[in-house]
Amino acid sequence: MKIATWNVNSINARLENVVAWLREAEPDVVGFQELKCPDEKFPREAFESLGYNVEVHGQKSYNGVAILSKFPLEDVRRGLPEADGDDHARYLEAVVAAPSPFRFASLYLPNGNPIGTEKFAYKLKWMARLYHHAADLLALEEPVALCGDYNVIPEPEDADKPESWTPDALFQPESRAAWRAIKWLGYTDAQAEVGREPHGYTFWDYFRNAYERDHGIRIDHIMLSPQAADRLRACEVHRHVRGRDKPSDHAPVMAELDL
DNA sequence: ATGGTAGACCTTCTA
Repeated sequence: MKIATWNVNSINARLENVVAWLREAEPDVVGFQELKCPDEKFPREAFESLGYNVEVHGQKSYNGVAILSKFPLEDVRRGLPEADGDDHARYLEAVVAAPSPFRFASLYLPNGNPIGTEKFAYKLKWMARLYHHAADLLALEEPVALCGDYNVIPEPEDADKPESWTPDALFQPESRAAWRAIKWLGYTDAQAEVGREPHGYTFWDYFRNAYERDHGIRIDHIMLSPQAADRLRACEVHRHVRGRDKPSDHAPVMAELDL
């Protein structure tokens, strides 16, 4: 079972790139983030013709998450619990009805910049909501994969130039602690678990030739419940996709599970 | 100290 996550930075601007990657990587299940379109403008047919079942949680202009799956998607959840007026489309979850079923989420965590503003407070509040929901899912004792753009640089080695991220919301002690708290619940960081290669980054800014200079950060994560982590076989970043024409600023991350 | 690029979309916001 090949599962993947990719922040595509506009699904319609990226369609050609995305279809090409799907054809070569052939993930069974993939979560997309930053669709930047409402449900009705999501190019569903392009993916259905490749044999995918599709669930979308879109939004005009910003955010938006989707799940593509070769197996039926059931028990779909749109948005985290405790929304309390939060209308950003950042979380989509479903049960993948494969021979060995598992739960899969595509999540797009708030960026949170600049720090010291309501945006950073929103990031931390959203992370607290994710923490509670992640804990509830663990209690089911099922295979779960929480995949997406966490907008958190967990450790200094997850950045090419960590010092340049010191004032950034992605590298604040509070952001990193909240990410670790989710991990300490019992989730496994798939890429770290398989022994990530140095410079295993997933994002390179469009500015200043960041990709060519490998000024990247690792912020897209596949987090696995114990029942899923037990079956982890491989995890890698498809960094070459970032070097193509009209690329997203993120590269896909894909894990292989014995499921 | 702040601009660089990309995408959506209407002029500026988000990242």
